[in-house]
Amino acid sequence: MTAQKYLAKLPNSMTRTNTPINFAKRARIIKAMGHPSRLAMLHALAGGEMCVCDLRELVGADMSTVSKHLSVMKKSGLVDDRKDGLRVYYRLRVPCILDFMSCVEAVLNEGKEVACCRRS
Amino acid sequence: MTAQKYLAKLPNSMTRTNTPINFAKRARIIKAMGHPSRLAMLHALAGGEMCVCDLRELVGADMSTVSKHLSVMKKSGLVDDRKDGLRVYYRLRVPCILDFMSCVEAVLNEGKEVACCRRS
DNA sequence: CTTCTATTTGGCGAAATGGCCATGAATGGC
DNA sequence: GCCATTCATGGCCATTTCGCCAAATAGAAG
Repeated sequence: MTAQKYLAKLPNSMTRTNTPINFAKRARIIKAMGHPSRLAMLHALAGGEMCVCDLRELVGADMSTVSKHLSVMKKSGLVDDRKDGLRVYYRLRVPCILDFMSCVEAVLNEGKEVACCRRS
Repeated sequence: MTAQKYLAKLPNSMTRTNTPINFAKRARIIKAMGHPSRLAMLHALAGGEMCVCDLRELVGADMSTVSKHLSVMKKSGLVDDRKDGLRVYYRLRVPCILDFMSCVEAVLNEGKEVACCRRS
């Protein structure tokens, strides 16, 4: 199938005014997940909100480094924060992003999926 | 909850010999998805394998650029290729990665999920 | 008000990434 | 054999990312 034929087959919801999905916005979100420290923090946040200091010792990096990572994830919409006294607590904004991990593991395990995918 | 307490609560399957999940390998895969052109190609490949030339006109970039993008995705395990005559056909290796997109859209739509997530 | 403590921000250098061009390799047609 | 086509690779340059340090901000505690 050629690219044109493929695009022609897409439903209208996929092609808003001939701009076939906003891949740039999606990529920005996914890119914000694509870093070992950020991934570890997202994973930890699945258990509930954590302050920057806890996340800092989780990844073992400089506080400023962690703060910048969190800033990237906040700007992309992955996490949200809340200030309480001196501390800032971060939490997952859309927890379903972690459901993706079993599929990522499947990529690592050469296609053997675990329990996440609708396609056989 | 402190980071130590969090890690202590993780099941053994999550912490292979005190190395709590290989976030680096996971990040590599996710990073390979975090680019508009690569995302568009993955989306297109959901409809079946495509040759580089088709993917090239899909993203409208130089052939060498597309080839390098595909190389990144192949090295990370996202896609696989097959040579047939002059052409090289790429295909998704683990299609479930695309199930993730409805959740990514949820991040864009400020938390309003579509139909992908197990958590309410 | 001063002094902690937690976090963010700016800046810097090193490294990685992205995109184009030119080149090289492999295949098919003549 | 020669030439065209498809794709991959290496080089180059601009941009981005990453991690640390230092400085700035903000709240708590004295």
